[in-house]
Amino acid sequence: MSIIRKTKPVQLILKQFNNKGDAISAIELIDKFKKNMDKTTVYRILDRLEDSEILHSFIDQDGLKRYAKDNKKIHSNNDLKHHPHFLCEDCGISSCLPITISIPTLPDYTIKRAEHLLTGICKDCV
Amino acid sequence: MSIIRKTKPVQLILKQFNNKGDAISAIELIDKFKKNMDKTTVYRILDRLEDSEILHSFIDQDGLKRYAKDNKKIHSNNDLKHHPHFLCEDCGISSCLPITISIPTLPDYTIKRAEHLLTGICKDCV
DNA sequence: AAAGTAATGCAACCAAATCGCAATAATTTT
DNA sequence: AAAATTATTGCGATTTGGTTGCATTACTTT
Repeated sequence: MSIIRKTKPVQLILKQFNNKGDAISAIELIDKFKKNMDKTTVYRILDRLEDSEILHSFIDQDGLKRYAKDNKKIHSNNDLKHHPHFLCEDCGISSCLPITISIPTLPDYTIKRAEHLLTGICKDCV
Repeated sequence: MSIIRKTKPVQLILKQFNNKGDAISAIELIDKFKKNMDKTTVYRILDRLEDSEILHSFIDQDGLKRYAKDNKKIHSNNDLKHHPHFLCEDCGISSCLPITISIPTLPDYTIKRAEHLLTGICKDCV
């Protein structure tokens, strides 16, 4: 993996993920930084941050890739990353849930990765 | 909901889902039936079949919507559809898993829907 | 068989994402 | 601290998955 240079665009994007623990999509960042950088740059920075394991990603219900800060506390066990995400139907906010989901063992399948996407209503929208 | 007419395109697509229990994406069907029907038709038939609850869908790791036959045995409990899907990294096949995944209750969130996507290696690719 | 209506094909369109490449800005070397 | 090196950016063009409007076609119903 290559070194990530601390350019202005990179710092701007990183700051977004430092503020809250929300999962943000590329288009949201493209829109937010339309005056600061090109959309290609946004996509490439997100790619690099994911490669370097600073961010991780998941696909939401709309098929959009969402990125969030890779909070190590969530990945408790080494064998399987049981990593649940939540998406609010109302306000659209999405976040990582600090819980663990257990999957029964399956004889015919070797599970390497699990992605759990929960949709519903968050505390602020009830 | 409207009635679904048994046109040739509809029958062709339905046959695909009768053969195996695999989850198929629109592009796969568009490619397979490029001589038989227009891509718009494929998208619209899939939409209708989902509306009529003959098929159900989920978003895979590539952000592609995949459709599978709506096997009622899988939806055991009424309250939450804990519906796990499996996607093989090797052969790309994807299928519905007949297991139930339990989610801990969360005070701050009302979960209405849960989508579980497991990726790994299937029995045929080990 | 005629009327009514759902479904299809086609062309145009749209949004998300990617690619090639020259220009630019961080690093590293001297 | 300037030069050399190499990562990164911006821009335009392109690709891909998916949608829309509308005239035509083909199921159903009577």
